Amino acid sequence: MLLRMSSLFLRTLRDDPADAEVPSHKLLVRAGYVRRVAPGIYSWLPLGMHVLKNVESIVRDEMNKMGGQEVLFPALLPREYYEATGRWTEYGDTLFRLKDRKGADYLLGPTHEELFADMVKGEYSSYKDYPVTLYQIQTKYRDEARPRAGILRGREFLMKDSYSFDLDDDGLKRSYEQHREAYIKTFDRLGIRYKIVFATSGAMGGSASEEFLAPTPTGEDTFVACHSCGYAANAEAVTTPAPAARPVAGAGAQQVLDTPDTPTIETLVDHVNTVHGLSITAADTLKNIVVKITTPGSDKVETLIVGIPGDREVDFKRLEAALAPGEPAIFEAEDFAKHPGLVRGYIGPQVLKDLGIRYLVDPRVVTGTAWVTGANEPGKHAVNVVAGRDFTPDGTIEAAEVRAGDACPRCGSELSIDRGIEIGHIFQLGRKYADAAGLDALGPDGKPIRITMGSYGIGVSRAVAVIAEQAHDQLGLVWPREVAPADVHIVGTGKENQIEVALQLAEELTAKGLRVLVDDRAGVSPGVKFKDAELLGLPTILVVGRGLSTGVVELRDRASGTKEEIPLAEATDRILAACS
RNA sequence: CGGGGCGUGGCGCAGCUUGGUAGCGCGCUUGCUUUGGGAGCAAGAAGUCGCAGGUUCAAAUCCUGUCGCCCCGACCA
Repeated sequence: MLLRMSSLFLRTLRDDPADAEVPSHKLLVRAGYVRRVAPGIYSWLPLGMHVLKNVESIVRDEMNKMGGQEVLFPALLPREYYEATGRWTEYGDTLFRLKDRKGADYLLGPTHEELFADMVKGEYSSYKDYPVTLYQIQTKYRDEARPRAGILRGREFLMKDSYSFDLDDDGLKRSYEQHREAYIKTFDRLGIRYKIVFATSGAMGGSASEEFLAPTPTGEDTFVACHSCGYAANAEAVTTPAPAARPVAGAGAQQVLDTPDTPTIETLVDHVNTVHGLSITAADTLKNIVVKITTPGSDKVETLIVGIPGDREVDFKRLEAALAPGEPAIFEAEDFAKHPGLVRGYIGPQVLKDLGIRYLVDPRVVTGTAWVTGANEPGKHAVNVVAGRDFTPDGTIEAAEVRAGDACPRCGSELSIDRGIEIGHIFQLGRKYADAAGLDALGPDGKPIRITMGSYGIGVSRAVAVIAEQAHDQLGLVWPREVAPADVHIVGTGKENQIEVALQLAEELTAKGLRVLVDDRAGVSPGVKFKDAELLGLPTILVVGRGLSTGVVELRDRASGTKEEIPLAEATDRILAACS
């Protein structure tokens, strides 16, 4: 492959685009890889296209190696498939909907579980046919409330999604493991630094689920990691280790204190310490948050109270994940009006049994622990309220915020917190979609076997942005070789026969199988060419310039910045060696 | 949906307070010079100032409305 800058459809920009915030967005636009068309929607120019295709072919290669078979579904889909699983309504505003000329409802596919399940049902009917794994690399559409960060999170994006179909849970586990291995190989080849973390399976149902997160400051997922045992989990999936229960017998007697004007934890702690002579911290208090929960497809509204240590905030994402598919909402003043038993700011769990309200607590609230909490009267709090004696929770819930330094649920060491971008997600779906499609295989005994599915995704276009996000410096992009638009960038600086020699070298290297970009532009100053070479970010740069008069050219490594003068005669071999 | 900001040649921006001939840098075209770090000189092309209405002798500028975009948050298999 040989690209000539003199005719390449490319214009680099000297300034950052005004609408770009994150490095990948700025650089991909400046270097002429992509251009914005509409919010969250981008065009790919020739150089960007090469990178996208390279990423895509690595993903395809690894999928084929693990035995996946490629198919392609339409992006434009009729409503019926999503009606069957309820997702036409459940997916909400994120679904791109449209009508055809007859007024029939269509959508642009955000993900294709329904279609895959239906296709397998149409073709396969015997247990002898299974297992099977199918995948596609297709443009997906999601009408995100707020697309951002360039192609890192667009409304149109390229995604590889695959689905495994197995007869039983063991088979599903094997398919899941195969995908996990394939993903590791894929992301390693892409040169992406990533972390595999436990994830919640959320409303999709199913059990085991892991995300591949690329740690970057611009990431929108929060995850914890333990550097001692290797445990890592999405913040929504972190479990809190519970301390050992204590005997209730030794606890002091419950006592109600006057605590006027102490609706917040801070004022409460201050008040009881200065006025009542206690010495407590916010962590000794138990704060109780009221939420109302609605469930999609149901009119029922449940009231729930969540008790967490007073030094922590409620993490709404964790709360939602814990209650899925239920959707929690904040209890408003009007809701309190309907529940006279709940005294806003002074709620304690002592009376919840009588009120018939479900009460879930943070795992740290174990039997025998004593708390300072509301006394269910305005201006009064109770101390020595002991779990298992003065109240009995209905269960535990992971709703409190996670902090750096919290104990690892596996080994007890300190957890660290980082942000990352989701680049892959694997999970064991189970039978939700097979149930909806009625996907059965006829077993050896003549009875139907309900198929169990796994679902696995890789954001292909997002991976391009993630690589740019992780691999760049002040000067520009620094592509890993396998995804770079070409192996080597040859700069002919323009005096005498320099461009001529550069083109000759380019031909030679192309003949040897290298992918070459040669800057053969006439009348462009060397400075411009160097800047462009650094901005475009090919891994190897060869300068055919002033040294040519003494028979040498300059070999540069983009990533390390090292430069070396080498004899022209050795250039081909040296570049081949550098690119291998 | 809440908060903030911005719409002026292809890109990045100034001009708006105080109404009066639309400007700068980059890029582009032509010529000459230049050629190892985003060259110099000269001459050019290119803009319904987001849109609509209003005030005025006169609106990029003031008023009203409207549309769009960006950022933060909410939201997001």
